[in-house]
Amino acid sequence: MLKKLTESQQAQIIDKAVLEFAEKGYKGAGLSTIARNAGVSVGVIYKYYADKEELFRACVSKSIDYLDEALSRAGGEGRDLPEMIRVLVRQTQTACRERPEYFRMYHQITTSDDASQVKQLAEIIERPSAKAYKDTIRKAQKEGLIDAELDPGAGAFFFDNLMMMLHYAYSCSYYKERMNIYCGKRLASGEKKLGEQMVRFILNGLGYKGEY
Amino acid sequence: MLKKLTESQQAQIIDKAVLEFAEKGYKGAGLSTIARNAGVSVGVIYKYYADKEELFRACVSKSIDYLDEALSRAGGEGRDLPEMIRVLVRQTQTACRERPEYFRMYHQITTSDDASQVKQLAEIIERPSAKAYKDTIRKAQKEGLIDAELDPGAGAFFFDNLMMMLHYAYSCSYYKERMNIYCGKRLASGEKKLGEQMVRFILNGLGYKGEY
Amino acid sequence: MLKKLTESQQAQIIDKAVLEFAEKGYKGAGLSTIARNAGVSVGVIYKYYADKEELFRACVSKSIDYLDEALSRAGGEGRDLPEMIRVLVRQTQTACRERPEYFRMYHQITTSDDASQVKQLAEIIERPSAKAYKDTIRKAQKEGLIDAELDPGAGAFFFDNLMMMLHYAYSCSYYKERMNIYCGKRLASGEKKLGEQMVRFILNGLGYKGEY
Amino acid sequence: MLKKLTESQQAQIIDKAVLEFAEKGYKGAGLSTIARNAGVSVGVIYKYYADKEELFRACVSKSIDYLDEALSRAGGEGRDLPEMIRVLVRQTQTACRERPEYFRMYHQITTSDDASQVKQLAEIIERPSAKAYKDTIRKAQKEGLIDAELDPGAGAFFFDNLMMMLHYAYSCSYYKERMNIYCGKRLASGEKKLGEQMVRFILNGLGYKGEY
DNA sequence: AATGAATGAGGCTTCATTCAT
DNA sequence: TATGAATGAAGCCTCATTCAT
Repeated sequence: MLKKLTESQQAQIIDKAVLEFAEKGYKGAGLSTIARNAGVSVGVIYKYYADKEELFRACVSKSIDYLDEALSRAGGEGRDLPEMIRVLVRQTQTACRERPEYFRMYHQITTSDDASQVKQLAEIIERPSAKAYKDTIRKAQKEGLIDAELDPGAGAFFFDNLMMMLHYAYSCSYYKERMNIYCGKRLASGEKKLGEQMVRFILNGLGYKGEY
Repeated sequence: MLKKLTESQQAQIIDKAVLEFAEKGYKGAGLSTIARNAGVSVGVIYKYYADKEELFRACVSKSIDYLDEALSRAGGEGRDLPEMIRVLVRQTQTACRERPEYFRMYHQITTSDDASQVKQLAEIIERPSAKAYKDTIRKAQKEGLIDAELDPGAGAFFFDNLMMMLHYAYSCSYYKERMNIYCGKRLASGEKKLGEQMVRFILNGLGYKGEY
Repeated sequence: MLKKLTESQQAQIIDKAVLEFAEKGYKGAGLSTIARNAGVSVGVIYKYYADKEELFRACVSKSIDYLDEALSRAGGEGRDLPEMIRVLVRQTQTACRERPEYFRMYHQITTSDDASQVKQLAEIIERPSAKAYKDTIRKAQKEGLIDAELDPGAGAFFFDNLMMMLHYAYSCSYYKERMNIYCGKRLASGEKKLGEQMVRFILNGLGYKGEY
Repeated sequence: MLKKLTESQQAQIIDKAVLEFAEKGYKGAGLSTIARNAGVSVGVIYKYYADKEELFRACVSKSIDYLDEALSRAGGEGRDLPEMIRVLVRQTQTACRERPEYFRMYHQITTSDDASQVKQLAEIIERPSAKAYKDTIRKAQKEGLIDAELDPGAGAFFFDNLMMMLHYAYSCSYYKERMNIYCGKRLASGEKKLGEQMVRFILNGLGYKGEY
């Protein structure tokens, strides 16, 4: 008898698809591999997703959700700036260790060059954190805590750029190797030490005047 | 037309191949598209390159050469730290405007997950600038110009991370859109202003104590 | 039509492949032709055979099996020498009429020049009948029935050579035409008469002293 | 300066083409390989032969000429039957040792299945020797030297069949291996001994009554 | 007249998608 | 409703043939 896919099986499809897309890219990923790894048939994937493209989009969504969730776990309310940044960095390191595939997915997403897709995706993924970071910077500037001449948007941009590269360094082979080359294996593999260095660099970069 | 391929045609092959690989990735790129765009036949590509893989490697080499050259054009000898960074940032902006495809290629390269490939490529591409940046930071630290507690490797890493994301922001659609979201169109499209903000952020990040 | 391939369709693949390989050789044979003739899609062939090479080997196996079977149908136990030879000749004629393609396959196989392949194939195909023929000759020699000075191996060789050429004469266009030229259409197309002539020639060749 | 091809170069083309066709078959042979081995350019081959097909036909002709010549060297006039056959066998062995490629070509020719080609070729190649052998047999029958009930055509056919297989055994890997399996290495590699066995088998086959 | 690089049709193979069971 | 074998378009690559030099 042919039972409906359990929720767990449905989740498996996405999970394994994310792994496959993250590892091999859109073109390189194979539907039959995904199906095999998910323990379902190829055909049933088409019951849930119109085609490869749509499955990929679902994986993108899932990845974004995870990224958001990881970010929101970093919370941030009611703490001071150094603590906020410290938590974000730590959280990034933890999330990357646990689910590198989602960050690799992000890397894959950004290779797309379909104009409208790109715009829409960037809007969804980047807007919220862009706003949050900008607001935080503006507030800190008003409080005289950081460099007043820094454009809040630019500041948020540089900050997130550093976070993004940290993601890659912990998720993608190439960037991992690159981190080793730059920092040396010792520092690169000691998450804590490197994280502190990064927090320091960011706070300095923002012109933070307080203690930390 | 059965004339021998002119040098310009040979260059076209690589040029169009870089564009194709940069846009669609290794798997997605089509030899027939490359041939058509380069104005040559499919077959002739195989006179110059054993197979798709080798053509790709040639594109990688070409891209690396361009990146190196762009970097070396930034030169840097005999100038002070702020000036060096300023020139590097400017140079990056110019190079990206002129040849975004080479930076997109870099982005593609980094999606590869072939362990040995990755190691070798990273070594070639990253080692030289890693060393240069680290040396510069160490020297500046000895001269008491920048934060003494910053690990030189980490500092170089963060600095290059920012440069890398700048490359992407100027070369890849997604990162371009992302820059717009973070910085707003006005700032994002004004290269000079954004560049200055970035120089400032970096110098602050390094704990630079001088004037600039 | 997306039904699972019936056994008959699977058989068709091999059958049509044998025909194609037998007619055009390994290089000349086209997978798409085979697929079309077998009434299946190109792709499905790769579900059953890893590649062209493997399909060819399957055809070779099939052909060898048929040849063996045809030979074993000739049986031969408990009969006297003339009868044995007569049956073998008749059986050859019948088998060639029914399935000329298998004998054409044999002809194709023997054009290969891959040393190890050749050795292995010859071993499989020739060894058994070589042994059988040699044993029969030795026995007949002991019984004083045939020329004692004939080397049993050489005798078996000449005998099988004549059989082989009979195969070709009935299976391959060129050898068929050649038979016509040598024997004249009348004799060539009268299987029985020619068969008897051949039995006579062989028995004489072996120096058979009995009646027949 | 571009000199006309010397006669030796023209000969080289055919020689190397024969080698290539003999080794790899019509489809497998490569024009550029032939050109390279012959020390000429690909293009010039098309000045002498309209296409691959025509070059192949020229190779066929050349091979036939060689075969004829080899046969005629065996001469045969004014000798008795045993001597004639003995010389033919010896001559075959010598020719195969010296120029196996021509006999491999013959084997290749016979794989063709183009009806009109086949007919024409067989006519050219087989008719003369068919006639010669038949005449000889008829004459011998009239002289009461051999089996009167043997159809002269059939006799000539069986005789030539044995000769043909001897050609193959000395020229093509597969048949060589097969000969080893049947006769054992010792006998197979001793040309003289095997030749004598074959002469004996043939004379017996023809029902020759004289001494030899 | 010879050269040999360029051409491009055609072959093998892959894999997203379909659909009979 | 899930299955997974079948489909066939599309991609990489080869090589007979052409033609500017």
